[in-house]
Amino acid sequence: MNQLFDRLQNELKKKNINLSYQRLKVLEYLTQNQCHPTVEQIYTDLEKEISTLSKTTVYNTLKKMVSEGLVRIITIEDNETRYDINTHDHGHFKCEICKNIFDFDINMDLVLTKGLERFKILDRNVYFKGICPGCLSNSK
Amino acid sequence: MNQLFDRLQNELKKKNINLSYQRLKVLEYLTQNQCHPTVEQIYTDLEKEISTLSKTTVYNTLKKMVSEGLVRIITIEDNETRYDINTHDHGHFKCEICKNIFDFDINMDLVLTKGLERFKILDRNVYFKGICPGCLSNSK
DNA sequence: ATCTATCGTGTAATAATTACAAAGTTGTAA
DNA sequence: TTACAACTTTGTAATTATTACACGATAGAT
Ligand SMILES: [Mn+2]
Ligand SMILES: [Mn+2]
Ligand SMILES: [Zn+2]
Ligand SMILES: [Zn+2]
Repeated sequence: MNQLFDRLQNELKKKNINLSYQRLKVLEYLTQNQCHPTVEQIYTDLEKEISTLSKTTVYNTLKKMVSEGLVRIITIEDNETRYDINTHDHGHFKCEICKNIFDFDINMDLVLTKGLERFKILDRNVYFKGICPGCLSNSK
Repeated sequence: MNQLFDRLQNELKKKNINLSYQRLKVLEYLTQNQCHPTVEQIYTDLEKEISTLSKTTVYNTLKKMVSEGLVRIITIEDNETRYDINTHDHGHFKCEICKNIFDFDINMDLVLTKGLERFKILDRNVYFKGICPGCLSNSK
């Protein structure tokens, strides 16, 4: 509600979108919870603070921010849509035990692909699944 | 209903799963339609031939085949689960104009990742979005 | 033929997402 | 300040995808 606000305000003003209280709160939540939350998580947590918040508003806000490129959708499981405020190219790793999702660096330019020479690539996604170090050591 | 049947029959026998008519038909469909169909597509098409087919059976069959590793789930959009009988490592490209999904070769071992040294990777997924050559030339 | 485990089907229940309309806000021009 | 248009939020209803469940059908083993 200061630096973040100003930064978002700025970025949105350029796109002629105004930063309402609800929108700010959703974006603030995503900034503070970079665990790739679902709509449900965002809504449930924010609703404690903003008792009048509607889940539809969360959907609306996220849809708008995704279409404006401020937020990215992460679909790893087919039954849960997650959101990431970090829109830089990076990979995701989902631990099948603890279900946590980890970020990792990846150089997409080095991803060698055959057969895509004539395609125009606009968006790249990489995700892995497996077991995280924590769960690996627990299982020993 | 011969070579395919025998091959699937074999593969499933090892896992103690029997190849019912419905299961055969779903697998046959996936083999002949490697366009990564949704449950809806599979059901709608097969239902013409097998009028008693239940959508639940399609779900059941796919779930079983996925858990046995004969079929792979492709989640590119958050609102549509697609299925692929090609379980070899390969990437997917979804054209945002015609919505078609294309396969492409990718050498996952060459995907350089930083920060995953201590993770056990069990499954790798790569998908891109953009515009396919056909739609690119149409738009000129 | 009988038994048992597995399979397929239909219906009902859940859950996620979207559509829509009403009410509230904001910015701005007169 | 007022007036107005554009944009937002909210709540409810509708849609859609998926799962749960129970019961009848089937296939293989004895
Ligand atoms: Mn991330
Ligand atoms: Mn494929
Ligand atoms: Zn873990
Ligand atoms: Zn296309």
